[in-house]
Amino acid sequence: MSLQNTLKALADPIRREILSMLKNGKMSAGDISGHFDVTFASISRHLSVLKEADLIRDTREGKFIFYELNTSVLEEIMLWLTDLKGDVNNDKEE
Amino acid sequence: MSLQNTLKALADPIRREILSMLKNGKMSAGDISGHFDVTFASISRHLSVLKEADLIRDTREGKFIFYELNTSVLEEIMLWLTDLKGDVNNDKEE
DNA sequence: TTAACATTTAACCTAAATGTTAAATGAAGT
DNA sequence: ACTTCATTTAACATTTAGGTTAAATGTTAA
Repeated sequence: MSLQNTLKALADPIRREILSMLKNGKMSAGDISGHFDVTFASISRHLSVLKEADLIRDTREGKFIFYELNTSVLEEIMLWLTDLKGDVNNDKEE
Repeated sequence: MSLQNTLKALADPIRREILSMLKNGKMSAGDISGHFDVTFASISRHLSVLKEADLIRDTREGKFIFYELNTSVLEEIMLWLTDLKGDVNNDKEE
């Protein structure tokens, strides 16, 4: 939702790793969890943080819940960063 | 230094606000602090987090310590985000 | 060197984040 | 309906982050 949520979600290495894994396509919660050294439940919470930040979407397929990247919210961060960097090629400055 | 440090530093609204303020030029710690409703000491710690993340630089001038933006580390985040978004204009994919 | 000012550091407290285990949900197959 | 499998949620412990006040540091000027 907000930049705040998005940045907070990205400020955790496990969550970033999850996002990177999802670049290659959707994965089930179980598959995702298998890549980490923490419990299933812990990953599940990370997934819900990412979901609240709208960085991933989930779809149930039978017994499995698949997660996939949603990169649209990243635009907001990009814009904020660009603004911060002072990129002024949208209008003349001075 | 690391993406981790940078993102963690950006994941706090006060710290982001400080960075935005510094877009207009350098400011002393006191001036920065004056814009917020928390104590001086609290802002000082935020400044040190930003400094460790290399997002700001400080220079002492007499009694004052001035802070200024250092946006170069933002590149790293931009790259990471771009990669995550799957921007593939560097090579043809499929 | 003492005083005054700007800022940081230390010690401490509270709240939030992360991890664990165990119980709960939800779908599928028998 | 019962069992099994995939996943989430709850309850709790531990760690980390952010805030406060008070003491420490560093600079300037008397």
